[in-house]
This record gives sequence, C-alpha cells and structure tokens, in this order.
Amino acid sequence: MKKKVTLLDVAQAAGVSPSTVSRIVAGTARVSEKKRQQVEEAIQQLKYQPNLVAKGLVQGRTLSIGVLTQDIASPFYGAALLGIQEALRGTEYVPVFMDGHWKPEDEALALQRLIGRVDGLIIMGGHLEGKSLSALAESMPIVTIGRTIPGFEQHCATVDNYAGARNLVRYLFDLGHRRIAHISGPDDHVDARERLRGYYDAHKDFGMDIDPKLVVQGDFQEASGSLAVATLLESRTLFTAIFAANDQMAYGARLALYRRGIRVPEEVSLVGFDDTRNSEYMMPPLTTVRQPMHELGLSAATALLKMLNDEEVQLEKITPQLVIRESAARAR
Amino acid sequence: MKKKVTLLDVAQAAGVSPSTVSRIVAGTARVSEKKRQQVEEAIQQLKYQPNLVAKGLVQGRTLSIGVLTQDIASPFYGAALLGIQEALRGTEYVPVFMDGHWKPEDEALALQRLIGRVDGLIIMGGHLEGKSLSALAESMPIVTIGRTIPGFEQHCATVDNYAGARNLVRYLFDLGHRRIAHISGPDDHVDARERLRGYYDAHKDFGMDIDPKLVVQGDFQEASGSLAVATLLESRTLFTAIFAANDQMAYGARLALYRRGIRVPEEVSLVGFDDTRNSEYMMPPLTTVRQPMHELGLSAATALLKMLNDEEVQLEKITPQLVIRESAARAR
DNA sequence: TTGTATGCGTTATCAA
DNA sequence: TTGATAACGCATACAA
Repeated sequence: MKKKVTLLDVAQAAGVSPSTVSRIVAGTARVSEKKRQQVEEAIQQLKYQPNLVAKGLVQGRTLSIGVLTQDIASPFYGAALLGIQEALRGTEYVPVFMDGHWKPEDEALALQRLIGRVDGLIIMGGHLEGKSLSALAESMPIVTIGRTIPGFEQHCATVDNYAGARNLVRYLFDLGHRRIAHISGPDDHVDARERLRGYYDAHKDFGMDIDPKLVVQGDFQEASGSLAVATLLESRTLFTAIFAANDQMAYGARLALYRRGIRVPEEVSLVGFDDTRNSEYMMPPLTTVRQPMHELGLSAATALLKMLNDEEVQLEKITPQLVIRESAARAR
Repeated sequence: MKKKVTLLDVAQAAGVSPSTVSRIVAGTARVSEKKRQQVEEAIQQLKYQPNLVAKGLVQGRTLSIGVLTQDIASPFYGAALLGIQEALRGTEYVPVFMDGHWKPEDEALALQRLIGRVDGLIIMGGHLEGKSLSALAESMPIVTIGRTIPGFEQHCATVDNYAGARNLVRYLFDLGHRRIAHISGPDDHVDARERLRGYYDAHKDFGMDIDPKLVVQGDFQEASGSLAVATLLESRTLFTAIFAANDQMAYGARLALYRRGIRVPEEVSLVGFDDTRNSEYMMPPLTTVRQPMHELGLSAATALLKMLNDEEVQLEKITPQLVIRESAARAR
C-alpha cells in the first residue's frame, strides 16, 4: 500500500490553500487560470485521487445508491441492472446491489444493510408491505420498479401486468383458442395476481367461463413450468394453448411438452410474459409480453438521481407490448 | 429527513463518554455491565444508526468491495454474483457492481469508478492486460475469477478451459464423431483461445487433422451462434457435431438448426460450454461443460474477505466437469 | 474501566 | 479570488 496523497499535499505542492484545490477539483467556484494550472499539474504529478469517503462525510451522503432485487442472476432483473448502470454512468454515483431472493427475511436483511449506506434506493419486486415502504419513502428517496408505494405513486415505475396479460390472452382468443391453460405465479406475488386477473377478464371479454382445472400454480421458476404441464396433462383437461405467467415457466413448460412429443405451436400454443433475453431463442421463438426492464431500470435510476438533486419526478405506469413470435398459432 | 442521531447523542443520553459508546457498539473492549445496559437502552430509544461513512473515514476503509463483471445481465455472471453475495452475507461488506460490457474502455471506466471507493476488488473476465492487473494488485487486495494476475496466481480462481474443452471434444470423439465443427469465441478472449486449443489438442489425441473450414468465429452472443451455423452450412463442409465455445452461442446455433429442420441430436450433435442456467431447459437439454460460477464467486469473495483481514489465501485452478445431457448422441 | 483529545480528508463558512 | 478555520461522525492513543 502506498501512502495516500491528499488534497493537502496537492495544495502544498502547488503553493495554494487547500480550499483552492477543493474548489478546482469540485469546480464549484471561479479560480484564476494561473492557479488552476499549478494545481492541475500538481494533481497530475502526485496522482491525486480525491477521497470520496471524506467527501461523503462532510456532505452527508454516500454517493451510492442501493438496488434491491429479488434474483440478481435472472436475466429479467439483469436487464434492469444494466439500465440502472447506464443511468449512473457519468455521475458520481455507484450502485450497491442486494438480493432479497424472493424471501421476506432476506429482503429485510438486505434493506437493513442498504439503509445508511446509500443515498437513495431502487426497489424491485419483493414482499415488503406498503406501509413499510411508505415509511421508508418518508425517510429517504426511493423509487420502485413494478411496485407501488402508497402515497408515492409518482416515484414508482410500474407495468400494467393486468393489461398485458389480458391483451395476450385476447390474442390467443383471436387465434381461435378457447381452452387456454394458465400457469400462474405465486399467489402472494402482486404481478402474478394481476396477470391472473387479466387472464380471467380476457375470458369475460369473450363471454367465456373458466374451467378451474385450467389454471395451475407455479413459482416463476422453470421447473414449476414443467411440473404444471405434467399436472395439466394428467388431469386430462383439454387445452389448445398455455399462458405461462412468466417466460421462465414457459421454458419449463416447453421442455415438458417436448418430452411428451407434443409439438409447439402445431398442437399447443405456448405464450409467456416478460420477454426475457432467451425467449427469442426458444424453440420456437416465444410469443410473449415484453417488459422493458432495461428502460425501466434506466428511467427509475434517472428519476432517483433527480430526486437526489431535489427535483420533482413523475414516473408512470406503462402497458407492456405484445411480442408476437412463433410459439402461438391459430387453433386447430 | 429526520435529524440524525449520532454517537454523541447516545453518549449524552446514557450519561457516558462517546468513546464508551463507540467501544460498546464496536465491541472492541470490555465495558462494565451497567454502562452497557444504559448505552444499549439509549441506542434503542434514539434508534441510533452508526454512520458508516464516518467510520470508514477514520478507519481508512469503505466497507465495500468492488466487483467488475462483463455482462451483469448474463446468467453466467449472475451466478457468480449470487455466490459473492452469499459470501458477504453476515459481514459488514457490501458489493458494488460495475460492468465492463466486454469493452476495454468501459472496463477502464468501471475500474476508475471503483478504485478508491472499495477496499478490495473481484475482477471477472475482461481485457485488462496482465501488467495493469499486477500493478493494481500491488496497490489493493484483488482476486480474479477466470483470469490470472501475473505474480499473484494464488489470488486467482481460474477454470481450466483448455482441459474442459479437450475433455468435451474427446467425448464427442468417443461418440464416434469425426467431423466436429467449432464455433469459437472472440480471439482476444483468453478463455476462448484456451477452449480452441482444447479443441485442437483433442483432435491430436485422436490423431486427427482439423479442417480449418470447421472452425467459425463467434462473439459469445446468441446471434453469432446462429450466424456460424449458417456459415458452416453454406460452406458445404461436412460435420456431425458442433462444439460452441459457450452456451449462449449454442442456443443461437440450436435455433438456426431448427430453422433448417436439422434435428438435434439425431442429425447433428451440439455441445456448449458454461452450463448456464437455461441450458438444462434447452431442447434437447444441452450437453456442456459446467463452470461452477456460484462456487467460484463464493470462494473468490471469501478469499478477498480474508485478504482484507490480512490472512493468506490460496485459490486454485479447477477443471470444469462435463455435464452430459441429451444434445449429443452417437454419430450416425 | 473510562474519559479527553486528536485526527481521518474533505467541504463550507466566513473574512480578508 | 483566495485563505484560515470549523465542522462532518467516528475511532483510538493516551491519560486518568
């Protein structure tokens, strides 16, 4: 470890006061050209690197923002993280990622770690109840993706899961499907519930009843998609299409179908939700609903940055787009 | 924003000196049970939260570690991040992730941001040359995953890409394949070069020459896998198996094959490298070489933590395991 | 065992 | 435009 060179060293080397150096580095005030030259030269020579911790202490901030995800290894969250990084690029801020693993305890723990170490928070998904969220939002700048904070709606970038699902299922109806199975997500998951509701209401739109046997619950993981198909098949319920509540479960379903020699989309159509990175490379490419996670991450982070800068922000609810590929076809 | 309660406030409330409070919070010295009670009570009541920035300043550390990846949204890196988080759990440290996007400029930028804000670094992949890495490693604790720092081999968790590839190709030979195509990775990428070398030497092992037309270069992304298959097919070179240098390209290749009605593994066998999350759900499930990224992340972070604690560490080169699934079969 | 005093590296306040 | 000087919140050497 080399000895650290501080602002004071630079000041001495350049023959000016520390405050002058500080002003130059931060660009907060006008300084004579001559001194600027000297100081910058000294900075070069000494390879001065400002100590951000000290800066943080005096300014009462950490220059970092916290990001709470639920599964950092999933391409779904990954895309958002990319967007967040993009927004942070060129700023002084750095992201600290913590994962809730979809488990309330872990989520609480992660939050615990984050609070006090970051200037603002981006929260994605999770089980944290509205009240806690609101309380948190009182005490520090927070934006969410895919969740709503009661009383702070303008700080929440949400996706209209209901409309997305409803449109998707209507699309299947338009293709002539009448027996559409649904692999739902966990029922304590808002997004999952909303998608289920969209599925129901699309049926209503077409004046159809729903056979309860057609909806099987999964957990948003691939394996549960496979399992759900097995359940569906064993129940001997007729269906010509499957709507998986997310793409990961659709992959699992796809594999299960393949195992049984059921062709997609010739024999059954299969659609998902999210438009995860791999969906384009599923066989056949998956028809799904696109959640623009990259954009959401980008705009959430941008908004948070503004909030940290005491600006007003207004995030909105967006309706995700249908992405038509090849896994759904006209019903036989 | 509420007024912050500091250690001083606690001290006053408890009627003791600040240093006593500090000692109790940090647990660095024995304190009489009575005062401890008082102080802890005061902490509870005031909801005192230590300011980590101040702590960091006085101790000369940041209590965070930097993680440099190349594509945070890829399941490949994601698994490692999960491992890193697992290792950090229960410690005071928090991870700061930055992405190099496989681009030297971005990588340099990311590193720039990280240095000075973190106590140690985990570097995964990337283009940074050995000398720079070594220089960096002189100045701060660094461990790498998948790369070697000249002079600091014990701080590098590496995977024997060469052996992995060679074993994999030999497995194909054992299945009777003699015309094995290779979709290679970028040639400025060490891992890619090593895998190519394994491919070559497996041929040598079986006394076979290589038809240069059989190796097509990709860029580790899905699309390049599709493209490579097109190139291969157009060149009218005969092959009964394809070894893609990573799973992502294998997915692309798989889709291209499907498009042309070529069955896997009946007509051509397809294998990849990495064992990414989705490979198990490819159709058919992909035979590949497993890089234990989760474990690598875990052990790298654990090692870094030890280094930060002035302990010696010794990371090792591991040989990745062949994962036999269904995408490769006996040659016709 | 406890308290006092000092310093970590920076920004901000106030004079000059 | 510049320079002293006082914070920022905590840990620690030293004294008691």
